[in-house]
Amino acid sequence: MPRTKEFDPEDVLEQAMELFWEQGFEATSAQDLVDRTGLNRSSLYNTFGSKQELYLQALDHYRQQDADGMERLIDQFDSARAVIRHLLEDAIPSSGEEGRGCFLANATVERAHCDDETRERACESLTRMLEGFRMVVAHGQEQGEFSTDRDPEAVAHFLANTYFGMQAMAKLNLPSSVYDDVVEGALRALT
Amino acid sequence: MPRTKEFDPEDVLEQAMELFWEQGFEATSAQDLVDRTGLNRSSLYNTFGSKQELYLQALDHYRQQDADGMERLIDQFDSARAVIRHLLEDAIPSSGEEGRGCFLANATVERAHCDDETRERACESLTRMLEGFRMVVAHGQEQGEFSTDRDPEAVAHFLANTYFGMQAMAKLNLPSSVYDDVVEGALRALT
DNA sequence: GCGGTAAAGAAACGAACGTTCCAGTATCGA
DNA sequence: TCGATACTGGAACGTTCGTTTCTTTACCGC
Repeated sequence: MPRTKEFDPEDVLEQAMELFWEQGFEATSAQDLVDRTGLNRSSLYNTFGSKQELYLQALDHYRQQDADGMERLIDQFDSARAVIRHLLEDAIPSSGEEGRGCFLANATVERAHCDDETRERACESLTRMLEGFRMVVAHGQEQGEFSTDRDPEAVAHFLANTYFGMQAMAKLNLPSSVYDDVVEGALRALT
Repeated sequence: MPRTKEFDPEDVLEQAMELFWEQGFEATSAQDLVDRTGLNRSSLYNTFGSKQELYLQALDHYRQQDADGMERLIDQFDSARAVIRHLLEDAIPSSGEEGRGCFLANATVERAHCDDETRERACESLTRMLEGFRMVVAHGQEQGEFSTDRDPEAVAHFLANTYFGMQAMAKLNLPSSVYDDVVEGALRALT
């Protein structure tokens, strides 16, 4: 029987994800991945196939975490307004970290137009995010928190757009008050 | 006296800008630029110095056009609300073109975190955009179009964020009704 | 038309790219 | 303990990267 792996593929995927997240696909070389993960080139290629496949797996890894985070946040509901506030505030870059935005948003901007596999994943995640927003908005309307004269799906489109915008703005290291203004502005559109 | 240039540097800059716009900095090679512009490598490097410098000049070229466009749009004012609607609708990808978004937004997401010169330019353009939005919002408040209980600068932050979000969403080839929903949502935050 | 100047053209630079290959090594059922 | 297996380590693949260098060509004041 074979020799046993000396690494945990899940750990490696996590490290690769962070590197692609920080640098993007094109700017990350195989050597960078070797250096960061500590794996040998052979092990990397045996395990993940190619740079492109590793990237997609890293992206899927991120999407999984991301979706889990959203679901958890929705579940600990107190009011629909509070949920949406928290979902958007999640996009505010914490003061310590440099602005790397959200991996999925980065991937969308860098690769969705030239790589079908990335675009499909981005669309799928967007659809999921829209569904989450739509549910929360509909719930808020039923509870009388929001006015009922707008289609929840349309509002979801608007909120997802706000989220994407914040991910782009996060790159510019703006004072956090700017993001607060954005969240306030978005919430105002719900009343 | 010297031989005369066989090309118009302005034309070449325009072509280089379109290529960087479509593909990004990292994914665009010197060979790509040679192929697209028709210039020889020597001429490219003699004229623009390096790939990085050419990129920055292309970005400046874009920023110039972009700022001009915004100024022109603001000048042909009929109402503040209409101006903001038009500014945001400018970000809706026209049905024919594939979603390349806005060059400045692309540059921000790809390079602002790792290239100071790009980030400075992105910040400067953002500042200019914010100033434009702020003026229009203040004007709209004075005219009674918008409620006066919000700081025009905070609203400008929100509107710029909406704009950036649309540029990211543009990559996903969504039905144009999605962008309409976004514009409607944003305008609603102004009342 | 001659000479100085800068453009164009083309080849080549070393370095880095993504990927492959192979010898060496550790594992575990038999 | 042996043999089959598959992971590791590292060199090497051919290609492409951004950039430089050098020769040739065209221009224009004199």
